Amino acid sequence: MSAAQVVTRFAPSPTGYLHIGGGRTALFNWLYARGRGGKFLLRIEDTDRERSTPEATAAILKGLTWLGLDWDGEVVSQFDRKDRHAEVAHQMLARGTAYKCFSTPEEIAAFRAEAEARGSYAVFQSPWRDADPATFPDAPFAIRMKAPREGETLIRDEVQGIVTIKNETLDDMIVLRSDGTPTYMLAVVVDDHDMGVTHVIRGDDHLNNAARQQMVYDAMGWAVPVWAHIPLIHGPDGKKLSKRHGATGVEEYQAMGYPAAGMRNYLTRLGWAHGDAEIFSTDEAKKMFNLEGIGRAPARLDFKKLENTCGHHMSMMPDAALLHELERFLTAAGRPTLTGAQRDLLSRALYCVKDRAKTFPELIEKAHFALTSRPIVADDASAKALDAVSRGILKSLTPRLQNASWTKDALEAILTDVAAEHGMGFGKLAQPLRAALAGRSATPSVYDMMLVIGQDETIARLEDAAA
RNA sequence: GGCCCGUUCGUCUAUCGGUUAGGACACCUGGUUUUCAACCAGGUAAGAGGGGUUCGACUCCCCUACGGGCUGCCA
Repeated sequence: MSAAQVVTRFAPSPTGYLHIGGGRTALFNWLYARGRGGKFLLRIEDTDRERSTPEATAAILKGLTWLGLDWDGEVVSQFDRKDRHAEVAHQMLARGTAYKCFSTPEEIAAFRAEAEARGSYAVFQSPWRDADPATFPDAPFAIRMKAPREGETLIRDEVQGIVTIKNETLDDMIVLRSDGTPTYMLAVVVDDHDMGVTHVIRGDDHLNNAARQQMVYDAMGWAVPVWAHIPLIHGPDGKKLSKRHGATGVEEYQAMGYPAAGMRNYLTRLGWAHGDAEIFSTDEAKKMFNLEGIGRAPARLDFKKLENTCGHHMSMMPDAALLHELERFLTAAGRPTLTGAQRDLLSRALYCVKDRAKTFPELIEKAHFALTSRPIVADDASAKALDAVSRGILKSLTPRLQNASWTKDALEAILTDVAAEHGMGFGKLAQPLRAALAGRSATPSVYDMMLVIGQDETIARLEDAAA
């Protein structure tokens, strides 16, 4: 690995499904690395044993996989590295950049309660910071970082610019708990360093943390990575995205039937721009994506635009890939899978339905004529078109179809002819045909439907409807 | 409370001191049409408020308002 190689990572906590915001963070990291021949690593921050679950880890991996974000190497478990974290904490102790703190959680809580009662909000300053080791009690201790108390720490952030934080506002954070386990602030730095992470792209809720983490890098003499703190995603009302906004997990978007490519495109454009580029492939996104294009303000989720973007990708997708993803959608959504016959017919029908759909449920609805089988049950809207007059016309149509050559031109000639004979426009004839062939009022072109299902099936369906 | 970040059409955004402030989604009007989707033409719509700096500010600085984040022996 060359020193110049870009290494990014996504480091979620396994406490639930993959949040849509986390999905976008992962996407940004992935695009940045993949567009530069770099590596994209995955680390599960499972040091909080109370809240971490294997199910959540599995859900996150599943969400990333659906989004098409592949990672390099093995997934790193932060918890598995706890010995290494403790080792670094003790190195800091040896270097004098950290110290043993014997203050108990109760004492600290009391200090905070008292400060709050006074209306002040001073940070906790451990009395053990400069204590004489001879006075150390025989008791459990936490290891605290000896953070500078004066001056300021500068974060050079690719998105936020230069952020200055006064050191006096930061306390001596604990790096190793009194039970010997590492805290997040220590673990994240040690892991990022050991994994060779060069660019930390994450939510801006970590912006303040970056200052404290940078102190750890400095304390260990390690190179500080490039920081890029991106704004969070908000709900349509501008408030922090929460359950009451509806879908917050990427798995929910899969179940709603959005194609992953469209999801990637939409998420890439959410909070990032490159001139007027709107619709682009993932390969194009990899080439274009950069840190300069990331906005500083939180972006709101807009389902209308998501759908529009997905519609473009739906029609751009090759049939084979579309069919494959459709089947995965059916499984994810808990819908019945396709029979062999349905799959054959659907793959023949895709060319005339994929331009008309934005999501998989829409695609399925538009392709209903190919997925259903006789007898065709007309829904309420289309049934209205099957009145006595229409049925008579359909009846008179079938003999002429018996002898037709089954091409679009020939069918068009016959149908326009029949419409003319009855003194009606073709549109008037198309509605009962839709009802007979698909049982729906919104369908692909009647010619396309006839070509897809074939001559025998077409005639059979018309005879059923005319009966 | 303190500290940090943010604020351009309804939404996503372009603009990196000089533009009739551009594009996309959505919406409205007209056209096309075989329903839906799409497509074509056009339209409505924005620099939070107030001070500066400057010949000139959306752009730089300050204040206010609003939104968000951090302020844990959570991550």
